[in-house]
Amino acid sequence: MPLDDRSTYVLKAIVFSYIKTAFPVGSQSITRSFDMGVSPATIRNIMADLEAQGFLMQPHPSAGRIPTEKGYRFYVDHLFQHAGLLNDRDEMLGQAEHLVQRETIQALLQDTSKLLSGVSQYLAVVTAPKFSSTRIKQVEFVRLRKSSVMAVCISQDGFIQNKFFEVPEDLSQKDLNKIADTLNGLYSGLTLQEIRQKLLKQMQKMKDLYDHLLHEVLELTRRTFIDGSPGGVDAELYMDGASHMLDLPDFADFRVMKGLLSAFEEKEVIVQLLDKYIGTEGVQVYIGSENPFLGDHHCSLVVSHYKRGDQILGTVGILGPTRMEYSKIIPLVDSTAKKVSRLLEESSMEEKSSLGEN
Amino acid sequence: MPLDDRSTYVLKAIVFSYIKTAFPVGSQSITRSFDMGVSPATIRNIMADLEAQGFLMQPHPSAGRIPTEKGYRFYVDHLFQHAGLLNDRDEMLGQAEHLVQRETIQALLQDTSKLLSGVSQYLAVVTAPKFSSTRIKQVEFVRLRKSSVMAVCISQDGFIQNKFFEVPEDLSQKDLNKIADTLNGLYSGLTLQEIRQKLLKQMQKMKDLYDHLLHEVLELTRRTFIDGSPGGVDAELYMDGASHMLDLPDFADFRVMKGLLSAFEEKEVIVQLLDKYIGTEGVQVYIGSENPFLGDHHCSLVVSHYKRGDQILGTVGILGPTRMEYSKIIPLVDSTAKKVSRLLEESSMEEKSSLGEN
DNA sequence: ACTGGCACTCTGATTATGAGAGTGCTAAGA
DNA sequence: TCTTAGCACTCTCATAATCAGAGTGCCAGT
Repeated sequence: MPLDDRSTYVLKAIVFSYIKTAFPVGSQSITRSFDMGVSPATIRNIMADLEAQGFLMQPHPSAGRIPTEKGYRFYVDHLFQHAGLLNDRDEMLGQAEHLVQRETIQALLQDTSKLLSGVSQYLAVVTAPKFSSTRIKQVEFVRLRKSSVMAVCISQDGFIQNKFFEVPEDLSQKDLNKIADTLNGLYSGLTLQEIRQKLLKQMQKMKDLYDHLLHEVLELTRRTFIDGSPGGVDAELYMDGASHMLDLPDFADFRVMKGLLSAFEEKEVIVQLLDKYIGTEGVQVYIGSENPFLGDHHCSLVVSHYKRGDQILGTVGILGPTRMEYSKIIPLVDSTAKKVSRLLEESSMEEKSSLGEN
Repeated sequence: MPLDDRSTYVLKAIVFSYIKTAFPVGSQSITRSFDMGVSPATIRNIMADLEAQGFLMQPHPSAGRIPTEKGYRFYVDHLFQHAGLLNDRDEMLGQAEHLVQRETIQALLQDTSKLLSGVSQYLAVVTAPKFSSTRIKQVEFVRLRKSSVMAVCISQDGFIQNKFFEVPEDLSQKDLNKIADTLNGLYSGLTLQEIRQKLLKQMQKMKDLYDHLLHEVLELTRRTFIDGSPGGVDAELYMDGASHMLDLPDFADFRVMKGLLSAFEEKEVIVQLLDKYIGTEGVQVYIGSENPFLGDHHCSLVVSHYKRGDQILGTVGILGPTRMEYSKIIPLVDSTAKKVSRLLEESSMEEKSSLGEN
């Protein structure tokens, strides 16, 4: 059964109030704060109903109500209906505009993470583009020592990755430069996918015909782009603001706090968490046990993606307690993701015009 | 007045016991644990003396004693005299041997930090070599866009840094390669200091004589090595194990914990702290308010340095509560620093033999 | 110089108490 | 039928009270 208008309002008022104060909300405090023209007793009846339907719960028999995860979910889903309950979100909306162009995408993402955590006072998480999904702009090889080579791969988004490998035969830096030159001519502008395909075809064709340089090019291409992921970890993660979490009453329990902090040190867990939801458009909100990790740590996650053109590159998000200020955070994450996308777009415009002039 | 033998023993026993249990130590518990052939009353007298001399204090009038910072200092300074009090350190000593050769010094240092924090259960801090003090092995330039260039600098220790800058005139990747080639011929194997000197001399000489390539070489050299520090931050920091600190009763106070965590997020504070004591040989221990930062956060710091030849490259250390297990941590930090130095030494041997064969 | 004994002090845990907040229920009113 | 006022009930949280335990300092005796 869908909720009638008044119940909806009461539920949202309770969630709103609990998010603000972290105290269980009683019937009286609602009539005081949201003058609805009804008495506390009426509110009590409504609250009893809402509890029966699983939107609210009581931490102990004679306390006020607090939202359940289902309650938060409803609140978030109907967030932008009663404008009166979220008049304070504008203050954050403009913050994303402070982001500016940087030399590399890594630097930009680091700024983004710092900004998000500073503004939100929660934990910010930002992932770098999966290297495998970006377009390669250029590769350079650097000879480290005998038969040990480093490849520096630069994507069109200004994403830089190093990869190390051994080569069977010793190559001088001159050789490497020549190889890089040829390689760039062949593969620049393609994605890993495309490179892989092209490479396979070319290797087929060249199998018998022996050309030393081309052989090396193909071999190093394979080493650089196909064998494993460049640099070991494919997805880098930027995280800031963990210390803010200590201020929240939600994590007053030491064990919870401890678990959370340990999890933050294992960045891979977080990367997995974020990767899981890549691919969907716009801002998304995951509340508590809608995801096992979040549930275990009494957390919620608000994420969006930044992209170039229509290709999703990475994730921008905020992780906070279930009792998070969704009404502020959702617009913040949204505007930030868009701003990052716009900056990337602009830098790639600049790129193109520069290529034109060249 | 110097302490007599028995007082010394009692003091060390108290520190030892307090480090183990975190409870104030009473006279009786000493006679029980360290059968010294005297009664608690005697111990009490000795303790009263030690307190008068500032080695001990009572958290409240009728509790046992806990060490003051002066007490810890004495304990650490005389740590290796009564072997009986530190029979348990061997278990950690071997751990540093698990470190192995990695492709870059960065990767090795990251391993080191993880190992230290894992073994010690405190916070590990490791700084990368100051780029300015290492020998340059090779530089490559990569054209990012019109008049925007990235320099990849590789030091002889396998330390890699990127630096970005604008150049007034557009240079193709071919130009850049040629420039890099010449530059490497001129400056490879020198430190920043040496490069700076050589560069100044050369610029003087070439002032009138106009050679385009050489001009570019000198200009890019200046940009790469002289203007500011490469990559912005000169000293990178690796830090692991912050969550372990939550387990310690020493940080049960929320404000202390919070302050500490915030400090950890501002890595620069920590870098400064570590840099301050660079230059001294061997393991060093800084206890509490011997340094303002440590004092503020009830912490101590055990550091040593790793080097190549006789040049100090960076710092390896452990930060923990003043009530830290010095007897285990000091040997651990010592052996780790030595192991890292050895690994670097070996890799530079390999280097040389490879150069010889080339 | 050391020790046993004793009075004294302070903490920390446990228990008791009471105000406050909130509920559910019932019965009366619109 | 929906709403409301009133009331008894329950539970928490803060404060106070009590008490065992641990430790000290000091004194007198060995």
